[in-house]
Amino acid sequence: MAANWEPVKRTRTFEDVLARIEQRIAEDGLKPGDRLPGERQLAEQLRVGRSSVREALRVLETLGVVSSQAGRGPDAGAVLTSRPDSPLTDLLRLHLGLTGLELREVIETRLMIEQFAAANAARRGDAELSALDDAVAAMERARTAEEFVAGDIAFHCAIADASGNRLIAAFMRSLRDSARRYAVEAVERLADTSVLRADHRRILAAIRSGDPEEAARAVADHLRHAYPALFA
Amino acid sequence: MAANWEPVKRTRTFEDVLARIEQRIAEDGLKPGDRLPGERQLAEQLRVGRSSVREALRVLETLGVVSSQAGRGPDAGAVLTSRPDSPLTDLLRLHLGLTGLELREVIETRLMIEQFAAANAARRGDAELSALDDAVAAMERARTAEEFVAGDIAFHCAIADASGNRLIAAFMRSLRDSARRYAVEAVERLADTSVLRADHRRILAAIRSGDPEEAARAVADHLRHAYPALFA
DNA sequence: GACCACTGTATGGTCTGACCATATGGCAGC
DNA sequence: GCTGCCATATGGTCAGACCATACAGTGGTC
Repeated sequence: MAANWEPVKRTRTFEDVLARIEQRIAEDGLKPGDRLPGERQLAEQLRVGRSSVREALRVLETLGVVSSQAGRGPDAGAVLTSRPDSPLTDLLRLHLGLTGLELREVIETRLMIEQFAAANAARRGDAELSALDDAVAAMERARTAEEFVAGDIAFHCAIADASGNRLIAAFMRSLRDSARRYAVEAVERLADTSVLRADHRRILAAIRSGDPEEAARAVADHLRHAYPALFA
Repeated sequence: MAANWEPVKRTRTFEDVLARIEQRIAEDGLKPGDRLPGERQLAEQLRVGRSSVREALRVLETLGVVSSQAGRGPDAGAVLTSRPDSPLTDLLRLHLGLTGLELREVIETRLMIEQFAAANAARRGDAELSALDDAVAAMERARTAEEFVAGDIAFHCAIADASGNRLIAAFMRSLRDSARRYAVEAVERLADTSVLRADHRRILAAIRSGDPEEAARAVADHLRHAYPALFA
């Protein structure tokens, strides 16, 4: 009876194209900014229709690998993207919007990541901290909750960068970007932001003095101050 | 001169289609398993070409929102997907493959997540731990590195589930799935896996007895044993 | 020689219509 | 009632056409 013969590999051609393009990127060692061949040329080389190429490129664009631009010249065509973390942001936004994630889960995640990042930044010592100073200054200048949150995100992302772990930094950036709205609401709920600003200075001081435990504690207190309702 | 007339909203029609479909999903309260109209019907309703609809669906598929199936009957067409975390896996795989992420960064991230998850699982107490027992049993039965890693992933993902944070659990699952290859290599490098198995029992015991600190320590030791080269 | 306007062209974006592959639903024949 | 075939709906693919855009080259003007 030949019980389970074979899953009968149902592979759509645009998936093949996708694989070939990925392979080509890897083999040729293409870097961000480099261009892929045009859609028509790719279609001809791979012996497929242009629509299949386009669908593959659309997937790569969704994944943040390439970015398409019409017209002529060096910036036209499918160009390798430098920042592959905006798709992560889209994905998290979808998670937040469609799967009924609770605020508690998001903040818990932030707490986890930021404690790790701050502690590691403090431990490394050799990190570049000028971005942190800039962000603190931006928050001092902020006149709206939006502006304050923008500075806040820059501050915490700079810490993540300083942690020396790019994966965690990427996740951090995407998480903050996709949950920006909640942060703005939280800031608007607070009477004033002086506590938060003091927290930032404390975190920065702990990182500067190379004290991981104090940095982690300061981050935890900071989130407690920003979301008091969650820590009843 | 009409200085800055208008940014001339450069919006590609498939992006409009995308927005309309998302809107429709939200408005109609469509749930996983529900079907979208067919491509031709959507194209007619939105007054666009079928290719634009297809590109929008491709994006939604990449984002894990829908899944397309040919043929006739209730399962055909674009069906809302239930588990939107395989795209996260794709994304992380790309990050791992294309951005030159170091193993150190991946393992550091695992350490961060798993310590958090294990500690929280221990703290909650009310968690469902039978999945952990199953995974431990599967690892005892494992005869190849592949099988062992499969059980290992199940074990650690079950801990993440038991932590009560779905965002962290989703991230954990995607991270492990996308980095499965590295785990298999690591297990193959080890002479035997008895140390790892003992670690698992220790972690499980710590969670059962509700000891967060011990659980976190056990996880840290476990990763040290699995990747000794990274903790020189 | 320097500058500027026009035009040619390469490129992505879209539409149309056709055809293929597949899986279901239903009908005809047994 | 069962079996087997066929109509049909659906996604998958292709080819060709046309549009919008933006650069590159050309030639004219000063």
